[in-house]
Amino acid sequence: MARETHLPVLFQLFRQYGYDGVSLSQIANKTELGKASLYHHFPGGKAEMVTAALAYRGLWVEENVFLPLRADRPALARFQQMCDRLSELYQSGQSPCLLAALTTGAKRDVFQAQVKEHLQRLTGAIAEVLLASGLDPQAARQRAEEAVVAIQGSLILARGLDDFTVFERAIASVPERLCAGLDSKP
Amino acid sequence: MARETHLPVLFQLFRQYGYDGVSLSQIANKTELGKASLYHHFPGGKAEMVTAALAYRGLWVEENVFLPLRADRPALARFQQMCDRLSELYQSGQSPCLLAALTTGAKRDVFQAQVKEHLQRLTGAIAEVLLASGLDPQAARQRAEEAVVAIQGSLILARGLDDFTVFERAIASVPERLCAGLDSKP
DNA sequence: GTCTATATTAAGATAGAC
DNA sequence: GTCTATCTTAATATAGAC
Repeated sequence: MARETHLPVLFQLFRQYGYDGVSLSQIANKTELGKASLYHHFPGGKAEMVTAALAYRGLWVEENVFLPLRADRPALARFQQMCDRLSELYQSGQSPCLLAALTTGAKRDVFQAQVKEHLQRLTGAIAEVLLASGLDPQAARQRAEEAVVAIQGSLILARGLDDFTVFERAIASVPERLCAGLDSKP
Repeated sequence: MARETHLPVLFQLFRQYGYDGVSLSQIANKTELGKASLYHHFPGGKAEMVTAALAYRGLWVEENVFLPLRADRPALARFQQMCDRLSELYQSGQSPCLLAALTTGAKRDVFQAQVKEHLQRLTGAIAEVLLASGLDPQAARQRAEEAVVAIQGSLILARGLDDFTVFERAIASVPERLCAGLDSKP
């Protein structure tokens, strides 16, 4: 099996349990590979598997979130699509964010830079739409930040309360909050 | 040394690294105790240490957050005090939330109920103030939820972006958001 | 590309002396 | 209440055959 076949498995495992919460035996089970085979595909061990999972996520987000965000449509519609895709990514709040999972744990520093870049790309992509819609740079950045805060926070709370409607409510309010007071046709 | 002496250490360790990210050797180092001594104080091992850390946090929040929240003052002032204390708890965004840290990891299920209760107490305490200020139960609950979402989300984002001003901005906006459109003297 | 077998280290946990 | 010493298991990782 090719290396890419196993990326979804790695992604799911690490987002759910974090770096320290996943063992190689667990990965071997889920991928149906021996440990040695895992090291063939990922010579750098667990750390390289996480990096691969991050890259896999990055690609998915690029295609499914950033691309629609640059489409030639009203800002509100673009944000609605973004939220649809993010709901898919997070499975309506039932699956945690890999980025958030990697902000904790013993090896946090190893992934800090990668996590930061992913988060910056998301806030940046949102802010760009707002900028093109006439918002000044600071307000655009601030609003984008608030949207990401709402998404991340609702994921945490949904999980902690074991009530996924928290995420659904939060994500549903994001598009209109982002567009509040905007000229409707950018 | 008495058991309580070491609770702050446990609290700090687990909030920062999560359950799986902390080893007994690490705890032994930070507490300056041998492993065997740790088991004297916490016969249930690491899981019991986490429960003790949760209880320690619960007591702190009860005294420093919930008590002021029930004071005989305007709602806005009470929320401002709440946010001051939460800023203290999270060290202006530099220290993660123990509850959030425990929503991930291999042993998540073990602490699920405790985390849920802590989160419910917080949203409940906030909602009660809003209720007494004339908001209907559903709106009160919804606003309280949004406040906790903002706090948790900004903690994640601050850590991921390595920019603690994200938390400071978010927490600063919480009191007024909670009180928006309220009769000012409840 | 995958396997069995194994090396090595560290983990969580306990026994029993002081 | 704390220690040293030790047990047991599981972790990451590698060697080398197929």
